Amino acid sequence: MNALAGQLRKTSRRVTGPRKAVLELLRRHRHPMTIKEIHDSVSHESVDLATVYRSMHLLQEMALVKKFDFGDGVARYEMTEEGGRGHHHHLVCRRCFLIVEVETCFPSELESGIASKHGFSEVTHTLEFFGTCPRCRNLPDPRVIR
Amino acid sequence: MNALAGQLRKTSRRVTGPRKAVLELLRRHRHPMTIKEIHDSVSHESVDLATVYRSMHLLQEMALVKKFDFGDGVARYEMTEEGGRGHHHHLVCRRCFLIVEVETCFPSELESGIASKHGFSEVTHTLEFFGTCPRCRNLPDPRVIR
DNA sequence: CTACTTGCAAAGCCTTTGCAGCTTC
DNA sequence: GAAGCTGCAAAGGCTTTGCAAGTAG
Repeated sequence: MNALAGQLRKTSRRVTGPRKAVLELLRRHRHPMTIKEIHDSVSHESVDLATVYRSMHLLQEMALVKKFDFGDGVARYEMTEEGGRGHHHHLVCRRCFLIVEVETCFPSELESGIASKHGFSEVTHTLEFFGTCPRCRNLPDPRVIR
Repeated sequence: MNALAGQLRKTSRRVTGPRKAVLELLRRHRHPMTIKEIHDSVSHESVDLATVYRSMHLLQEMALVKKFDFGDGVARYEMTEEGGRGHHHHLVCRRCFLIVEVETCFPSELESGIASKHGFSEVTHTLEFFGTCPRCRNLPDPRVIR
């Protein structure tokens, strides 16, 4: 939380209830969360939905939080390395969106090679795995149901 | 295009003008395209926007096309291996969304290891690189402008 | 002929924005 | 105090859907 305060002050922004609440929540809940989930979870502090959106943008800009898109049209956010989480990736079930954390990572030397080859700087990567989880595999084919 | 016709018939769906047009376009344009770009490009055939959306869903379901999200809230589509493109990834400029193709890929043995470890099947991955392209690096800092 | 598709227009959904009032520093 | 926030409500932008007319097989 000190990191939050420090970084906020550096850019002359305020440490407020909503911002602390969101970051605190993400620190506890160690999986990517949707805005809706975040909003519901901090609702006991009655934070407005718009404020959650604004907070996420800010935290993302401060690199304390990272945004994901798992293909269902809903953004998900998770704490970053700077925010305290180790670098990792996800294995996502295409059907039920169960999310499993994966430690295996893309070789960094390959990444820097790619960056320099194309003259890009500040290169990072997004690596997500998609598949069918054990539970959904045993479910009837959705095509049949329809 | 034969692949399209064949696969469509298998599921008792029709080979129509819009579907052929979209797939043909994606075959020519070898980069991820937004729905808007696709729609504009096939507009000389006066295809409705809704039809483009429906076609993309269908083509995606048939695995001829793959959907991407580069973080700007707009879906992009590109032909898949089945559709004729080799497996590859992208290096995307965070500022101007310039997209460069990258051949380097995540080691497949690592992928299968991840899949079996968690009991997932049909596992694929999404690997995208984000950075600042040479041209944008020389632009003034957007934070300052604002 | 029948089942599937398309256009058109209307809705849905997630996300952003304007503004007045309220807080943090 | 002044510069930043927040809540509320309205607007935006992308995507989906209902339905009648059109079309592929």
